[in-house]
Amino acid sequence: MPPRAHNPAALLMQLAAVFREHGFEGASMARISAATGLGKGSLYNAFPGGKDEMAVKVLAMIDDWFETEVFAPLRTPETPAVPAVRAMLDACQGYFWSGGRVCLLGAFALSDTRDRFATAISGYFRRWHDALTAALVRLPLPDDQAAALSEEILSRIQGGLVLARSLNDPACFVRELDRIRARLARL
Amino acid sequence: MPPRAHNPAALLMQLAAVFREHGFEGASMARISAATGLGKGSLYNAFPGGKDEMAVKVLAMIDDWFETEVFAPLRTPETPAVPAVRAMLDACQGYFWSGGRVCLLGAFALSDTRDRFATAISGYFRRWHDALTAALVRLPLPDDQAAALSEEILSRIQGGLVLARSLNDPACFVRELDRIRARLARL
DNA sequence: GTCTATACAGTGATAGAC
DNA sequence: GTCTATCACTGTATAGAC
Repeated sequence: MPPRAHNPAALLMQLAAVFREHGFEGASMARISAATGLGKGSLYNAFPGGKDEMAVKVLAMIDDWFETEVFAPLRTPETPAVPAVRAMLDACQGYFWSGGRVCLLGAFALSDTRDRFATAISGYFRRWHDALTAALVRLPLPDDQAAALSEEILSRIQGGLVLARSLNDPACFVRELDRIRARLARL
Repeated sequence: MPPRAHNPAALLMQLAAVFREHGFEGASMARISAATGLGKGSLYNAFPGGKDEMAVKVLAMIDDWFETEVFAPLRTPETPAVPAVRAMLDACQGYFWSGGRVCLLGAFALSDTRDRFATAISGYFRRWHDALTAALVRLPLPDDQAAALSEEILSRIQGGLVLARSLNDPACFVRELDRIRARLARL
């Protein structure tokens, strides 16, 4: 029922929404068709590989967004560490709708869909972890401590999203982000 | 192909394994039949409510285990706070197979299965949070700080599991638990 | 209780008209 | 490009024999 999106980027956004809402297996072609306003024929014309190709392209779009908006800034040597990490947290708060939205990569990771998209999922989190570690090294912090803190922060972000969904309380996620911010301020 | 389990508890354990491995939607009756060695007829005889009833009973079994092994000890006023929380972390490390196993409640929470089992999921995490908060209050810690730290620890546990699955590196989860233990020692 | 056979809706995917 | 019709298949669930 939403207006049909002729441009590919908007179409991918709609697909991402369906995958986030229903998961990979739950996102049937019928639901996708209804959500995009496109018939199955049109969908298979746009994505000859079917659902798999849709998911791959959606994950790639998300990855691209984080790469340019989150990872790259973290790696920029000119940006001081603390503002860089704070910008990352702000970006996450915005992207995940203050806890009202799930991380599709994380959700896929917990399902049996993981194996199918294993490289996309692990690559996303590995590059996030590396970029965040690089920023923390500029605090300065020893390599091992930076890597450990980076892992902790990623865990807390993902866990905050899990908890927010579980308790049906998005504010959970924002509180966790705030605690990370406070922790950062104490470093 | 595993030997068929005549006793209900063992059957539920097998069902839990299938749900953990494939998710709710991915756990088809065919797979469940193969994993338990029971025909569909037998399964519907044991669970007239079908898959829904299976999942409800599995979630209840998991909830029971945590209630007696984790939540109740945390609430016991006689147990000092730090040993109580350490015992909880050890229990989690064992239960989740050092990161090789997923939290079924958390996995369901991130999928569209959440709505169907919302009360079971939110109840589980709420009681976990309350019990952990109760333990932290005995540190002693002010109520609000205890609640915040409790929320943080739960986030880190769940996030550690997500990260471990995402990176295909179970050690991720153990490292996060170790960091929580270190944090606890500094309190 | 356990099985086999079956009903029937829904799945992903394809073909072909327009 | 978009649609409709249709494919073969799998999904859950049920019925009934043993």
